[in-house]
Amino acid sequence: MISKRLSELRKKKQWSLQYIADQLNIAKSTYAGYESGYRQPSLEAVKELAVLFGTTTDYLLGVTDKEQPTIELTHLTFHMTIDGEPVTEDEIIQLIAFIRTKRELEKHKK
Amino acid sequence: MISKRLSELRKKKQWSLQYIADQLNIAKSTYAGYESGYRQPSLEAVKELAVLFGTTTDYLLGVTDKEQPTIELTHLTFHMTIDGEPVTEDEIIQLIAFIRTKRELEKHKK
DNA sequence: AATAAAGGTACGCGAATCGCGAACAATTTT
DNA sequence: AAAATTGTTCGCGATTCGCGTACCTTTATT
Repeated sequence: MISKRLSELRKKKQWSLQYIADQLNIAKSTYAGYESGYRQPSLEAVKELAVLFGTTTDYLLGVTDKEQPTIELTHLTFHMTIDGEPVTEDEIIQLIAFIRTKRELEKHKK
Repeated sequence: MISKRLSELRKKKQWSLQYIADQLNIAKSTYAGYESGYRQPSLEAVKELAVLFGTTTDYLLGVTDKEQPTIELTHLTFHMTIDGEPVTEDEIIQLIAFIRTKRELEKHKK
């Protein structure tokens, strides 16, 4: 599973084996082994690959099929930052109102 | 890192080593090795452990340190919805501007 | 077109580490 | 206090890791 995911992601980004190997400081053949299924990456490598590809280890490992987590803002079940500064709950409520209003206006425009 | 997480989660749930070993069909000593750091679980085992504990592999592996993930909005590395409707990239840019402006105003109030 | 450079694939080798069983200590249950 | 359960550690054989190397294919340069 992880080999398939790695292969797909790398091709989508149009990265070479060598580039990824350099990023993780491993041999090209080592990374190639991950994609071919000939080898399994270490847990540390899995972590680094998830960060490099901008995805989650859950996706790489096949726990989930979603490359990027989808978050429903109104559920408030996570922490968020902008410019490194935590977004307060009040601010999130304002954000939601902002978007709702904007959408409402868009609707009437048509 | 994973050893710490496994140990914490198991104790919180008050499960025995044997119980988890049985669930994953591995030897007690094998799982014990995961917690002590003497061994590293296979990728498959990590997946199963995440499901068993009702958490994510990202949490087990320490990609995310908080139970609730923190997301930096300006990185645009995830999908977001409000009222089930996808928030577009443009909207996110507007949200960021909105909060930045609001913060700027707050600053001058003092 | 010929050559060089870069990208991709396959495999042998030594080293690292896996999973298991066993032995034993610590704790809980009866 | 004896028995049962739980937790810890370690040696062993087997697996598999990561690297280097060799080789083929594709792309870039002249």
